[in-house]
Amino acid sequence: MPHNSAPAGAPAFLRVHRPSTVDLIATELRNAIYSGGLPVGSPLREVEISRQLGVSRSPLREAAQRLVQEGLLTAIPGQGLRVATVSEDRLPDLFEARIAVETHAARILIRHNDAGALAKVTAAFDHLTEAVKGTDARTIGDADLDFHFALVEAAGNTRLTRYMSTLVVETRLASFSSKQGYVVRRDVTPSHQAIMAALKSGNAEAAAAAIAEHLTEATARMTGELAERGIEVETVAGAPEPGAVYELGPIDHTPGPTD
Amino acid sequence: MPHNSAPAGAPAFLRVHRPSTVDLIATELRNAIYSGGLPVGSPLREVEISRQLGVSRSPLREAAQRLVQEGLLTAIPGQGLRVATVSEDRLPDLFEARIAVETHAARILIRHNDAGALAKVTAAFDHLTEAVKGTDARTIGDADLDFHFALVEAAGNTRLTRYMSTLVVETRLASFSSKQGYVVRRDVTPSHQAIMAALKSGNAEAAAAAIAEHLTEATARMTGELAERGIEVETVAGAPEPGAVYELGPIDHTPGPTD
DNA sequence: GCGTGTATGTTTGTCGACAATCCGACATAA
DNA sequence: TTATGTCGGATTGTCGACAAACATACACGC
Repeated sequence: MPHNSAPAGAPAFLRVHRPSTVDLIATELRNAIYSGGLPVGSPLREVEISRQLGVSRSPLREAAQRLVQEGLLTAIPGQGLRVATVSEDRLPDLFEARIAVETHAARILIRHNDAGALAKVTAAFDHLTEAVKGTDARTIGDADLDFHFALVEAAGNTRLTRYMSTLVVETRLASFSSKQGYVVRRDVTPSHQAIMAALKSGNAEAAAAAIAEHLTEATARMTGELAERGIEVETVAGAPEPGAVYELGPIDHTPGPTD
Repeated sequence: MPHNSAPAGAPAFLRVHRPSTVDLIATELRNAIYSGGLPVGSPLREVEISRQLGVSRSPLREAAQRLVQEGLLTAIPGQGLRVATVSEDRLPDLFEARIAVETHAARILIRHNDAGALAKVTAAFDHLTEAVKGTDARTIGDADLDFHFALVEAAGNTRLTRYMSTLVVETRLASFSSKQGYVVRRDVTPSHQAIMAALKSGNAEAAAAAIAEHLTEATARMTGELAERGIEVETVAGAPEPGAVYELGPIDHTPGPTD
């Protein structure tokens, strides 16, 4: 990729950023939750997981506290940590937060009028339309969440992006927690098309309205209100059955040679 | 206070919630940062602070990781943890996130049309109008942030409330990080009056606009753009000088008799 | 049979200690 | 004088171990 041309007067070097062991473990845990490797509600066996990651319990526990702060893990004193469950009655809370973040991200995106940023959203949208042609619910679900995340990321706000990265995992947790199993609509595109159209036309209010409607409808559908209204859904083996082996890749936290 | 009448069919007992040691330490650290007991940019001496809290380094480090996730602490490998600094160029990012959270909270609040919730916001507003009569900048600043937090809390969304509790501390950090020192406007009320009026009238868009304008103006002021435009400010000794003794109350994490 | 009480195994929560790393001061050389 | 190299002190990052608490299963009594 081409080097970014640094603006004149800017420092020649950016501050080096070396991820710590806790960083690596935290992302590993997030990925495990997102992928279902750590099933919803399952306890976090510290000795077992720390051995899988090739680290001690201390950095694992420190990393886990980050997910506790995010709400992805719940801690009960004396009982340890469990993967959070997003029950049906808490779905409105989750999606209302998504509406807050995503609608404002859309407003920012339109205000900035950055063609490059919008292009990335368009790319995610194209990827989604491609995914819905298939039948794999997981692929569709991933593309759906990727699109929504790309939208927020395009706004360029670090905090909203951080919020959204958590909300994405929480949404996935909600799908896993659902009694219906992991289901997705096959006609996800129409709502998204409305969002994209509003984004491209630069109509902030229309975009916000489309996003709010889309997410409100998603809430209603997941709470089962629209379960019998003939919306075509595709189920897939979502969360692995309890007792499955959690595969967590080993973490490399050795300093190692830099050359 | 009167007992809440539980709805019929609801479980008679709520799940008991016992705060863990890490919880206590985390809130203690947050308070220390908010109050300035831990100055901006100061390193977090683990042995020193853990002894002040009466705990070992392990639970302290775990609690600190929660603040890292919040962005209140920054971690540099091999260099430990430092209290985050919110430099001027990052102020727009912070306040844009506040706009996202607070405007949507206002929309929710108006949509719910809950008189009791609105009353709490009004109480916080009254407390603010009372505080601006005095000359203590810290008191005014506290009341200001309390009002904004009360607004979000009144919306009843757990996630937005959690976001806001962090944003409040980050805003305080920004004030501490400011080269101007800790300053507040003395005429904070007019903007807030506009917000309150819109909230009471039930005009969601007007409330959102008032909040956005208020926060945008606050951003401009803190970045120094309005420094010379004659806005009356009051300074106060904000952050304690470096080298001050961080007073952190000891934490009680002993199980203790339950009777 | 149902409920209570007890015992056991496992897991968590906390601690102290070790090694690696980093910062600062000092000395040295160009 | 400026820059480089070296040394020492201090702090972090990680580990293993201990004690307390919890969950499960089983036995006992009503």
